[in-house]
Amino acid sequence: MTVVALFTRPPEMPDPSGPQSAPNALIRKLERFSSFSDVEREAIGDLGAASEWIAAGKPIINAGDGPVMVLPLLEGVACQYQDFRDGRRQILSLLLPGDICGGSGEVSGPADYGVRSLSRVRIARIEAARFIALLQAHPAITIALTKSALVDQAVQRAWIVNLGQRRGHERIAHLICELAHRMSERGLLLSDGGFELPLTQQELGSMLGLTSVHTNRVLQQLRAENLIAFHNGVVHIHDAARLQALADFDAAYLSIPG
Amino acid sequence: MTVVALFTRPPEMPDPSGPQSAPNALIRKLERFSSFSDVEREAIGDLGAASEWIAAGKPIINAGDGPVMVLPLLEGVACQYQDFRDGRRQILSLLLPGDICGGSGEVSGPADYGVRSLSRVRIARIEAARFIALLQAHPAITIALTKSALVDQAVQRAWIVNLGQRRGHERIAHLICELAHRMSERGLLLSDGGFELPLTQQELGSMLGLTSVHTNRVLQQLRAENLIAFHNGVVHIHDAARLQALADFDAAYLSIPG
DNA sequence: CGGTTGATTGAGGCTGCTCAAAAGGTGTGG
DNA sequence: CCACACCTTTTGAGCAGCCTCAATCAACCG
Repeated sequence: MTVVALFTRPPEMPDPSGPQSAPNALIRKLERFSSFSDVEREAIGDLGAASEWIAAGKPIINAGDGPVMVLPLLEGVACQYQDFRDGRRQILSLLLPGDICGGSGEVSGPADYGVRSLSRVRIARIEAARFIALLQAHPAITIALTKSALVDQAVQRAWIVNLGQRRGHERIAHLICELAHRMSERGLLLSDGGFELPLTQQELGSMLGLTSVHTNRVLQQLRAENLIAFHNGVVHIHDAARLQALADFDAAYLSIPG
Repeated sequence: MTVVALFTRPPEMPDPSGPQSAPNALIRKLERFSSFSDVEREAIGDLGAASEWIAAGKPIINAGDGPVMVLPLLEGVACQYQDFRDGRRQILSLLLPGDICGGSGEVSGPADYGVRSLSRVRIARIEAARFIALLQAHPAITIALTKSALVDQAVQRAWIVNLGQRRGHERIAHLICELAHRMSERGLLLSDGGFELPLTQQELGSMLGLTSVHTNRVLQQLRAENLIAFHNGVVHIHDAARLQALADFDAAYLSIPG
């Protein structure tokens, strides 16, 4: 897969096959929600024509930014987060290729959150007006985006449940299950079934409301029980059934409700 | 205020002043986001013409329900929640008058959550088609609902942050601050500045990821520090400034971003 | 008055945090 | 190629927040 090479390529090297080479992640994601004509597929693909690469760890949206353009993530991984004055940070969502930075196409107001790249990332930058015109011209795209937004909201709810009701090891297990599904949906699994997750344990902890120290210990325990391994930014699931049972994971919420 | 009487009135008694008496909460909420013509105001008001009262503790939407009608809550308080097989429950959101049950006008798929009344509640039941027609006829209403949905999402994010990063007493403090603001916005404060919160400590705990036992102890502590009192379903804030400081609360996210 | 639900209290224990420091890894400059 | 700085991971010890189990109170209701 072209994805395998994506994160292992040195960040400073330009993409050897050019920005158009990767199948457009936005199309791949939206097609799960609505079927498109060739015209529509092309219209979506055109959005990614003008895209830029951003290095890992760079800001994409800063808290306080005014209304921004529509920013579909085409390659790489980013996160939405909120910082405290005292240094604590809560990661609010993980953005995978095909996701739109800053919620589902938000077109208003100063953001109360930030978005930054976790790996090298390719992002398109679309004028709101152009985006709206696209939606008006192609109802199928509007439908797909609406359904996509509903799934995004279901994911937010699942995070609330995860933080509110589960213990550390269950939280990690649930998050890994969720990501495995989302990665798989978009054809982002490695050939051995694992997937790239370019996070430090510190960052993983701040998605889950856990300390990096505790995250580390729980990961070791899960590894010892032969459930998962997380090493060098790659996750491997060794026993999916047991992992899902531990996490009380049900993938239904990640699919189209209707 | 008419609200004072609302929860203290015996559930089986019909509203003495009739369903049309209360100023329409939906209008009051949406006007915060967009200004309406008289025609629009009337159109929104008409939605509530056919409304029904539901007793406290009754289901409004059940997990698994297919696409439902649009259900604006006109009076009373309800909650959106998700249950575990083992009895744990996470409350996902509190619905106040003017809020729409089941997210922001969702029109699709089997719900992965339930909604139930926490007090006696008045709800309108609107055909999706009629609702959509309303939006198409009145762009100002569409704008208001869109902005409202953005605020709802900001609230969801705030809950994630609350659960992920704050301790028990901070969580409670933050939730109380949020609710005080939302109640105040809609003119639901009692004459003494308090507000009705028809929750058991058990339910409060399952919004905050805390045990009812622990919730109880933290409430007592907050009461002892003269910050808040929560008794008989009524919250009183005794020291708003100190409470907000404790909660690290900033009301900006509850306003219109833009 | 007995039944039921919710609030309160106590004792004891596990989960997860804090503080600290050591161990690995990686990129930089001499 | 090594020394050094920096970041992440790992480990240890001690403690606190929060939970579990259990029982008592208080209020309401038929």
